[in-house]
Amino acid sequence: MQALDRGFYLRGAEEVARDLLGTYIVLETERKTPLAARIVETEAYTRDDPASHSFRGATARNEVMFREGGSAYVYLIYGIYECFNAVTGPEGDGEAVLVRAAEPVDGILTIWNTRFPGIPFDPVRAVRLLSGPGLLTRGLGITRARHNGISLLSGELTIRTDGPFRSFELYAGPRIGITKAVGLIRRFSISGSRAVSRRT
DNA sequence: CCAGGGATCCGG
DNA sequence: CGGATCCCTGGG
Repeated sequence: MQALDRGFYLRGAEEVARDLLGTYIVLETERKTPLAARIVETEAYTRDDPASHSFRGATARNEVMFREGGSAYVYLIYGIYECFNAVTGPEGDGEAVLVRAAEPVDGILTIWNTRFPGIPFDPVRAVRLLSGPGLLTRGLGITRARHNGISLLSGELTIRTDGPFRSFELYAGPRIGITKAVGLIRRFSISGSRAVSRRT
């Protein structure tokens, strides 16, 4: 599989959010087995969007959002959970796509055993191991300390595709968990996927 | 339903 | 500085 290139990310967040569906997050660390998960749910955040971290300009936390598209933006939410975003657009735009849910593809057993040590593997429950932004980062081991600001084009954390084909129906609806700009339709998912996050 | 959890940001 | 808020989750 081919890593998505710079050009893929140098577009608006809404377009990138849709096109990330069906692509694969791949983590390759030297110590662990490779992990891969198919993205099934995303949300777009732009500079002119009151719900976006970038809305009030660059700060120490969101500085990565203003970089050239293709970096990982990882932040802490509610004191516990990390959220993984792909930065989009040219430098200075302050746009990103939140990856809300993915379906495990490679290293499923590793993810399961990390999350539920000692509990026998259950393939039905395993589909939903990464079904939420906090679950996704926890399951894949994506952290702010290690991954915030790194490139998604090559290296330990990449997003890859096996072809430009979209073989699913696209769902578009309002985003989850926000209190501002609630009317905007900026959440996208693969219709019918069992791995999308719960609340809608 | 609701509380935990800690960083962040804004106003004073 | 204080305190409100936050792109969430799991357990009642």
